[in-house]
Amino acid sequence: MQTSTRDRIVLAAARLVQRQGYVGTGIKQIAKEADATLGSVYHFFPGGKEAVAVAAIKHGDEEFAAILREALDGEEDPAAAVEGCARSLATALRASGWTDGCPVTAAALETLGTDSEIQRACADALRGWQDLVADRLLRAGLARPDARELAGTIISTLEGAEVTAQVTRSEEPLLQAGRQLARLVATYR
Amino acid sequence: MQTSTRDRIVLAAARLVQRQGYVGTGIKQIAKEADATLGSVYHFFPGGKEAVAVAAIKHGDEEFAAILREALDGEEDPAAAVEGCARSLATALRASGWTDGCPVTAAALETLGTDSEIQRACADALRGWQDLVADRLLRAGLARPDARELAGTIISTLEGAEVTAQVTRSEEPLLQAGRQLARLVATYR
DNA sequence: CTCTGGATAGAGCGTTCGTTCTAGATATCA
DNA sequence: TGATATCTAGAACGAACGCTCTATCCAGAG
Repeated sequence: MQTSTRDRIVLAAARLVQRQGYVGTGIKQIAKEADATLGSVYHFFPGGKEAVAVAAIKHGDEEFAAILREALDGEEDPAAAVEGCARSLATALRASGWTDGCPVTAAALETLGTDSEIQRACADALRGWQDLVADRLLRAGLARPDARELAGTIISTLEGAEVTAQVTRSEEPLLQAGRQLARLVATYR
Repeated sequence: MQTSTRDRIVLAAARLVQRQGYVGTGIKQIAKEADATLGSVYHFFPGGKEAVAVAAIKHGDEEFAAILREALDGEEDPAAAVEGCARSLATALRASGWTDGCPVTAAALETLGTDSEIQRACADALRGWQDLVADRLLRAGLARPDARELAGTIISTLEGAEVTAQVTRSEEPLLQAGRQLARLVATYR
């Protein structure tokens, strides 16, 4: 077998949660989409639906981080690098038919009150992405406090622009945000 | 009766959808929270759950717009006005125990594939808020294309920062975003 | 070969979902 | 008063939910 059953479950869950949210995704739907049975899902994830979702979110986290890393390292100038992130996200979003946005936003919002493991995974993802950007800005010579604050805003903006792009079914919000972020970064030299 | 049954239903639905999303909110829960019965809900909203949600989102839209309007008109300088928006949102978010964020994000993400009325209501809300900010920037003397692009980014950033603030249970992301947006706006004079 | 434990398979549990439906309460006007 | 429309009330339905449970399959160890 090329991909293990467990991996197929995580992959399918990641895609579904990303598109329909945590509550909107059924565990039977995950099983069907992964070409697995309910028994297999509960075998690999005795924690049930929440455990599957946590694994799915961590997978999405890593995927998103990979996109960011590649874009951030692809440009010499930090402003251009940030704009490249927005462009990468826009391209990926369009390619998916506007469905595969940020892998954590939906799940995070649905589980706000509940201090579940899902919340933690989402918070970890956000912090990790922010660190990625902050490191890049540090390497570009920004002061540490500036880098941290700017990185936080960059991630928030990308996050928000992604949602806007999904709702309006256009990559323009992301491209706009990229241009404005580049302009903002440029003010720090 | 002080508030009509219909209004209580819309209010309760708005709060619940804002906190738990569209899928995560049951129509019976809405009825209970609004001190109404299922019969009343279906009497006022023959369109069922979706119709209730649309009304709830439009209500949240107006509420959010009011916050923006007040903050935007509260400052002389446009940069300070935008930063004021972020501060207002931060205060309101903290006051709600980090639960009452943007009234459309969750619902919008959950209904992405479906070309439902909900999607349209969310898109309308986003566009309306963007227009509010763009008008304010125009009044401050910005060129029309600049105002539009900047306004889009501002709304996206506030949106994303709000989510980040909710997940991290801190107003810092919103305050950071406010400062950075002010800096960005200031580059346009 | 048998034995064993991980993996697969899905019927069925109790619950909740959105919706429908009928019946009763309340108000308005002839 | 009686007639009519509006609103309230909640039982009941089929479908789907997350999860439990037993049964079967099958590769590798002895």
